[in-house]
Amino acid sequence: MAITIYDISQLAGVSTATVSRVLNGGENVSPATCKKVTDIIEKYGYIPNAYARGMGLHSLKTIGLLCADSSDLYTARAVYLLEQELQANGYESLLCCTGFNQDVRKNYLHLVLSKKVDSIILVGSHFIGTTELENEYIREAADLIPIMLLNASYNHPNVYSTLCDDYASMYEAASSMICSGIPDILYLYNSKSYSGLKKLKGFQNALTDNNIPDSLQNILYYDKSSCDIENITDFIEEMTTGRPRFHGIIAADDVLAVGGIKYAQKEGLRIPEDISIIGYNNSILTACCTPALTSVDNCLEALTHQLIHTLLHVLAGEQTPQKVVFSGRLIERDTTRFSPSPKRI
Amino acid sequence: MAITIYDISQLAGVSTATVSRVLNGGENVSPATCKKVTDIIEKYGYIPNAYARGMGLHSLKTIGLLCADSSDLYTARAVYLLEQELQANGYESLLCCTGFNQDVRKNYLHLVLSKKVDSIILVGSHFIGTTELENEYIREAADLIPIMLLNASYNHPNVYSTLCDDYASMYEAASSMICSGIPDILYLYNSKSYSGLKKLKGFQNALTDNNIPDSLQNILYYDKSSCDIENITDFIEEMTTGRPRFHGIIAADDVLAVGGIKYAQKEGLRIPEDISIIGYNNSILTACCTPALTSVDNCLEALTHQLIHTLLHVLAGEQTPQKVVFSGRLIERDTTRFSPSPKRI
DNA sequence: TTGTACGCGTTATCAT
DNA sequence: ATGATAACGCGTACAA
Repeated sequence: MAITIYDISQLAGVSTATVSRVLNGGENVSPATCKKVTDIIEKYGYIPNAYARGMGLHSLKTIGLLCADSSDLYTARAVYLLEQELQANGYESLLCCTGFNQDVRKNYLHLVLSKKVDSIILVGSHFIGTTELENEYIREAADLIPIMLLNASYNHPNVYSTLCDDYASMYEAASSMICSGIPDILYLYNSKSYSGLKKLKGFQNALTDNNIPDSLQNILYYDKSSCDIENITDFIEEMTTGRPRFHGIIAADDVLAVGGIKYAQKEGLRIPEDISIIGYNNSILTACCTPALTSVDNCLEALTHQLIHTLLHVLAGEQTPQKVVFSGRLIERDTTRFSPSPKRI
Repeated sequence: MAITIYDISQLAGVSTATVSRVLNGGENVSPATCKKVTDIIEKYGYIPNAYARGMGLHSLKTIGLLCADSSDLYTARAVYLLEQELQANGYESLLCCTGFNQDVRKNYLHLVLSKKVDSIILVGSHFIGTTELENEYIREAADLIPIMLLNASYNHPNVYSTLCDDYASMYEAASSMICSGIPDILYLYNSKSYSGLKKLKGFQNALTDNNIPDSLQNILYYDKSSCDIENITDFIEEMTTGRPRFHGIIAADDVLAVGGIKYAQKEGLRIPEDISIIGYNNSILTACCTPALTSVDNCLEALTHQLIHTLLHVLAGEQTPQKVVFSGRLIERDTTRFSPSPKRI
């Protein structure tokens, strides 16, 4: 059996209350008593039971971190940054990888709620569905504790959204490519989440606003989890053979874009002379591939920082905006050549 | 205030004991009562308090997951796989990213222990120091709960090690390169952890066993966190200019190896004709770079699976081996050309 | 400065 | 099948 505060109090010849005081900062305890108790605690390696502690208290200083797949490059970085920020502010993180099934999610949300977390951060926009019914579990959770959305948006009391304007970013990326004289662009995406659809819309609107004929629309949805780059390359090849050649690829994720690079190389196309490629997320992959990948930076660090900032305010009962939107920006590398002289169509 | 089991019992007109029974499987409760209680629970969205629950119980079904940096490609994957395996077995994960400071670690270990986790998994070999004093905190923790080591080894009661034989893997990788006719190899590493030193030793022994003269020894320690590939490239360039040319690079991590690829390309060297390159971890990066990177697969999936398997046995009080060692293997891709006809030196 | 006693929400043991 | 009640370990009024 583990050692308890009662054992310590006995050994030190004081009451449990005194031990408790020592444990919580040692206010109103004589230095002598404090030292005596501290020594005993040290000697017996006593560790207070956080659960008993949490019973009476209102906060356990723990935040639930829910994501679909923490091994995804973008998510992994987000989780890391969030955990670090939380840690720096005295909070612990309860990580749950829910996968993409909505029912599984609901269960996990309950599990996390039962642990009396102070808040839950949902990483990624997969968590928001398109119907009100799908989002019921979020509304329910929000009745109990603040729900923080990273890169998603949902309008409801006690739900706070921090996101990057993926629509605008993608619109800008596509416009840049079009303006550089490339109207025939292949768009690759693998997620129909809130953010995934925003990006798609941004791409499509850039085409229409630049008067690109529908016949040049070339949009490919890659259904599988985007881990295996060879599969992506094969997929592009399979879906585009026999169809008109395109001179640009824009992908909703860097991994897909790298698949595009590999495809181009397989086809013997020069990058960026014969084909331009843009990725999304500005991940480490952009520096790994050759040529280095132009990509949209969605300022993850700023997002996570702001999210925790908001969260701390909310937990402190202070007034905070419900929705904070950042702007992404295109980081030009070697798979495109837009600047310094963007050519008109 | 959150709704409690007491509120439910009042509303249902039964005792808390009955509600508790319904909550825990509904054994020895009449169907009618069971339904009545269940309905009330549903209606009011009651969620049991895991902390109060944990007070009486011995297990909270939570495992502490400690790593240095969960955004590291290898670690992220390990964390994901572990979390999934745990989840599948009814356990939750408490994630802590401790960084590399030993003191910070000690604190976090305490924090996690106070949450009454059933076990702690230490991801990566950074957690094991070279002196007995450094490892004291691990021995102390092991007195309370089983400590699981992923890719590290430490001989102590209640500490279980699951690892890949990095020494042998690296020895094999280096030998392959030497046997293919490349004796002048640059070795890149960025971690002096248990596993990091094993790899280094494997490399060095491969050299001596193959009678490579000391003058060809070329070992570079990259001190920074290996995130930025350009920095790595610059570092290699800086450290090797003016020194004799080498025809092979072996890196202790894929990221470093990609830095090597970029370096070679910058120098105008053909891969693998002019220079061969081998990475380590067989991560997604191997497929992103051009040419695709030959890398050592340290069978992370098998490791995590085995670790959880062992853990479940330990928690069930069954007999289990204290140390399980897997073998890695070299996955040949396009940055080397060893097979089918390995040339002799 | 220190100690006593109660409450936190749940489970388990005993009755009934 | 169900209810009453004692733990579980800690924080904290309140008292001394």
